[in-house]
Amino acid sequence: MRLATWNINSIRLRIDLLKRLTEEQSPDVICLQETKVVDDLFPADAVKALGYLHIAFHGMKGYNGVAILSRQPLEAVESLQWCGKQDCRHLSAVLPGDIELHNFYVPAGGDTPDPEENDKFAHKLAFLDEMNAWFTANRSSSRKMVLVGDLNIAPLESDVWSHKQLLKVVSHTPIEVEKLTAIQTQSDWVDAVRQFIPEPERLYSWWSYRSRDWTKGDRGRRLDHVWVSPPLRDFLSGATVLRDARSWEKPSDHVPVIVDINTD
DNA sequence: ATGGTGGATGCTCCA
Repeated sequence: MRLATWNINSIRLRIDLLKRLTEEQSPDVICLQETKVVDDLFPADAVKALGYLHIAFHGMKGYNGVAILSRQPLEAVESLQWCGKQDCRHLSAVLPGDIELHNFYVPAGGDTPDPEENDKFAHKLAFLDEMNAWFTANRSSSRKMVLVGDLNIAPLESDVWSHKQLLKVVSHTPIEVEKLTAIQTQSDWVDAVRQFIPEPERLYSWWSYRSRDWTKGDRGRRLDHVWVSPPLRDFLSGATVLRDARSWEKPSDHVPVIVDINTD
């Protein structure tokens, strides 16, 4: 099974880029974030025409929004609420092979890395704490689980272009990294991508729009992740970060992250 | 220290 996760930054604007992803990489399952469309206007027919007949989506007007596109049936589709908000940041489903998939769009957290001053950063930290509590309560060591999404945190030093210069920049501050790592360790998640592209190789999935030339200085961050539970670890067979997608016409600021898992 | 760009929306928010 080939699984992709991608912050597409508007599915309606980039439906042709989604088509390109499917043609070039042929994923079986695609998890999207920032679809930026209410459910009534989700381009379901266009997605089905690409071969993804089983679709789950949970969106709102203007912001956020997540979707799971699958060639195979999805079961037990569910969207959980986080921090008491209805803001469309999570969607889960069970894939063939009894694999429980969770797709997340973690709050970006605003500009100021101080929860006292910045409500968005406080929201991000609370969201991470809730994720930790939820998985601690709902995991089981034998369950095949996959967690993907735009987690809006680059946890490792080699996940950013400059560890030192980003220590006070939201996405790489110690408190965020600590909370994300706590989720990972307390619920036994395996970073699927780093199994194949280990530290200290630099690896990014996002480059800001706020630069004339995103390749200049290669100032990226790895904000998009694929984690698996221990029962799937030995079945991982590859991982790719589709860096080239940042050069596609009218690109998202994030590129797809792809993981292959042997299932039979 | 600042502003840089892009998307959805509608006289501005979010990333």
